Amino acid sequence: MEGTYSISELAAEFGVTTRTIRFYEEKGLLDPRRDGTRRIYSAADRTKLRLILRGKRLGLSLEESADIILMYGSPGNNRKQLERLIGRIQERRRELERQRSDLESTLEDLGRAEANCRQALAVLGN
Amino acid sequence: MEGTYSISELAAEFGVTTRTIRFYEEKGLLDPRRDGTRRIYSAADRTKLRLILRGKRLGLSLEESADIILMYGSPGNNRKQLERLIGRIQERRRELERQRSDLESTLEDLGRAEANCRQALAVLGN
DNA sequence: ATTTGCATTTACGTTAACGTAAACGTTAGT
DNA sequence: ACTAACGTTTACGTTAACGTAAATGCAAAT
Repeated sequence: MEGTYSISELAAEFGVTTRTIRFYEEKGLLDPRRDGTRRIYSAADRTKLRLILRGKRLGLSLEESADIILMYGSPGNNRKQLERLIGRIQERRRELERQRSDLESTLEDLGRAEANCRQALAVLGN
Repeated sequence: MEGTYSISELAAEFGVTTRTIRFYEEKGLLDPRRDGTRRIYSAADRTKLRLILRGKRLGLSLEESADIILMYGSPGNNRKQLERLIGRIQERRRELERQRSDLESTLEDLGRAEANCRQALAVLGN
């Protein structure tokens, strides 16, 4: 069908196993509709999966990813809730910004390490 | 002593437990000298610990961190080895750069989410 | 009819990164 | 001498994120 995917299509596309995708569902991160017993994933489901895997590459736990994905979607309606949500978003951003700073440092360190290597190579006579 | 630390000093400074620090040693990431039975950490040990924890915030495994830390230190002497090391450094950098890109995307998403929230708040009448 | 290919559920196994507890040693203070 | 504050080793427990296997179903192709 148009804009729908089987579990193995998604697994192939994102380089994960079907077990992984079912596991995410078990944890409440996905909730595809069914055709009888088979899972059918929508474009929105696919996007969620992409976000989950992105979070994973960032070292987030599934729970954290679930949390963040929730923030994207539901603005909620209550003022109190909205303010709390903004607070949590800002907190997450601060953590991610720290992570970015860690990342930059590490990249610099690796750059220096590589330079040292090249230097050593040069000493050995190109 | 000057520039040396006890295990609990380091634990307090970095906000981890002594168990954690001993665990890192058990895994070969640290190797403090001893005063009898007690561990004494040098400035270099402390730096290593800082790098390990930085790696952790980036979502690296201890093994990956150990790997990277090794890259920082020993240029090695053999040409073949140097070239392989440069290759591995570049690979790590590529992964980190992908991570950075993931991070930027996530920060943008969170920024939009926050904007949506503020918008919703505004609609509710400041 | 049966093989092939994909799907399903259920359930036990595995690894990393520690937590937690037990039993003990050493040194400084009272 | 006793307690307190630190350290030690050994060992079993825990959680997250899946892997792996078993038993089964359904649907199209041979």
